[in-house]
Amino acid sequence: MTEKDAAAPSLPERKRGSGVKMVYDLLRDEILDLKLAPGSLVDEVQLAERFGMSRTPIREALVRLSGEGLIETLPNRSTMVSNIDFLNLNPFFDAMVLMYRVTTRLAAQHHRAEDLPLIRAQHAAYADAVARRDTLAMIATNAAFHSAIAEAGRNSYFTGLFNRLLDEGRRILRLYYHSYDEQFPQRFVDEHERLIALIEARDVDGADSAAREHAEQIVLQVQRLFARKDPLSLSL
Amino acid sequence: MTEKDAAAPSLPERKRGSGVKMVYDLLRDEILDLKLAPGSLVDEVQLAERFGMSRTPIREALVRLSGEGLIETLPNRSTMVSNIDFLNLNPFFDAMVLMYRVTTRLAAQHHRAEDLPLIRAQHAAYADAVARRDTLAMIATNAAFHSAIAEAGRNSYFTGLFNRLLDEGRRILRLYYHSYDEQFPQRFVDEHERLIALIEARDVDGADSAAREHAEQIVLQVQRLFARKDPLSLSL
DNA sequence: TGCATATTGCTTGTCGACAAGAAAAATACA
DNA sequence: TGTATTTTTCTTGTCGACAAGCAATATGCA
Repeated sequence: MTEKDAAAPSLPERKRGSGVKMVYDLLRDEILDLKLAPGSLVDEVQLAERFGMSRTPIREALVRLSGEGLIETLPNRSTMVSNIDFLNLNPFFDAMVLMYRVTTRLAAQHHRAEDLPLIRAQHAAYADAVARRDTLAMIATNAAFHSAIAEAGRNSYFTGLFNRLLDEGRRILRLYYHSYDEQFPQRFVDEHERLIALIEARDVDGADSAAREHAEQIVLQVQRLFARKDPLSLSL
Repeated sequence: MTEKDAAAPSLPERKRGSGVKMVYDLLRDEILDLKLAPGSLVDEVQLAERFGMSRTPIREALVRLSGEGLIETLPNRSTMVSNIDFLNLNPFFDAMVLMYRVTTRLAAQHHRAEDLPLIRAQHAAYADAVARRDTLAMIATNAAFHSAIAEAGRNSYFTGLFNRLLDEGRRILRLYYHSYDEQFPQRFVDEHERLIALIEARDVDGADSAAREHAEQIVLQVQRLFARKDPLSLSL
């Protein structure tokens, strides 16, 4: 009784069409921050009660999430948060490094004047998170920083894949820092500054190789955690 | 009256959960084959009547398609088949060429014995379509051929993006061959054979550069077509 | 006790109906 | 006649209810 009253008493009315987005955003964040454990079950009725709406908008949000691979649905049975495939991290790393390179390279090539302030803002937010040693904020702002660079590259196909990879990376990093309780090195802040400088100077190849080093550095750190079999490289 | 009776009299009962997939698959094919014109409106009620089911499964299929960018939905208004952005084809071409390269390269690296027969089968289907001068079949089997190669590369992130690009490519090629009524050159069949040989020989760099030439060749052909149209619409 | 079958419970899949929002059409007014 | 306003229409967004499928439990029987 108290539950239902406390659930959504302040927002008895919401705008038409906003329900789906609200559920989608919140669920997405909870999944990426590992507040919802991979493999944990998701119940439509429970969510409907929690958000004070019917199952229909919940369902639509779940279908959306399932389309992005964040949840999996067993037909006629249950729905669960997607597991992280720790045994097959190599394809993830390969894709990550390549997208780091391509998006940064394209940013150096195609960025406009108005893009740099946005990138710098994300960089500042990241540096601030590092200074505050706020792990969750570090993970989120790091992803936002690289996403901003990718936007400046103006290739929606690459930004689409890259954002998906960054999402999955959030889950992995969250696990990484949860178990080891380290901070992102200050070194990454410097590397980010270097990336910005190369982009601004429109040094395409320089931005490419700097991004590559940066990405491989991160991958190496995570790899050190999850032992890996064979290294591989892609020449562009 | 006749409509409703003729719509689905033979299938009064369908399995639970199959409705969404049926609508999704069929709508997707119709969009990719341009049977549904880009920009054309999609009405939920109409579809519900056409398939003899309620709006709910239709809606889910539409949400899925929207997640893949094949349809766009105007809030509270209408739903329409996504337009092809002819003015911004370059990002598409860039992504296409890179994915051609990466997937072929990875296939040369990671393919297993059982992959080659599947690739050869798609190649044969494509060669057959070329021989029969069946344009629609050429477009579809060409995409299936490269998708099979990508599968052998075993990187789901790349295959995911690549398949999306191939889908969009189907729409563009469909338009290309519809307006000019040409056939794929026999040359492509030979190039496909060369790709297979390089993959089988595990010649990673060879496969990479062959895929690059192959992709750039196709891009060039399509670009030559649209280059003539663009100058007129510069002002917009 | 051990196994096959029926029952129950829980979750998802589908339905029909109603309300909201926006465009188009109709009306009123200057 | 032209513009502002209202009404209508059309489509989507949300709801509550019911049915189907599956798993677990309970029951029957040797």
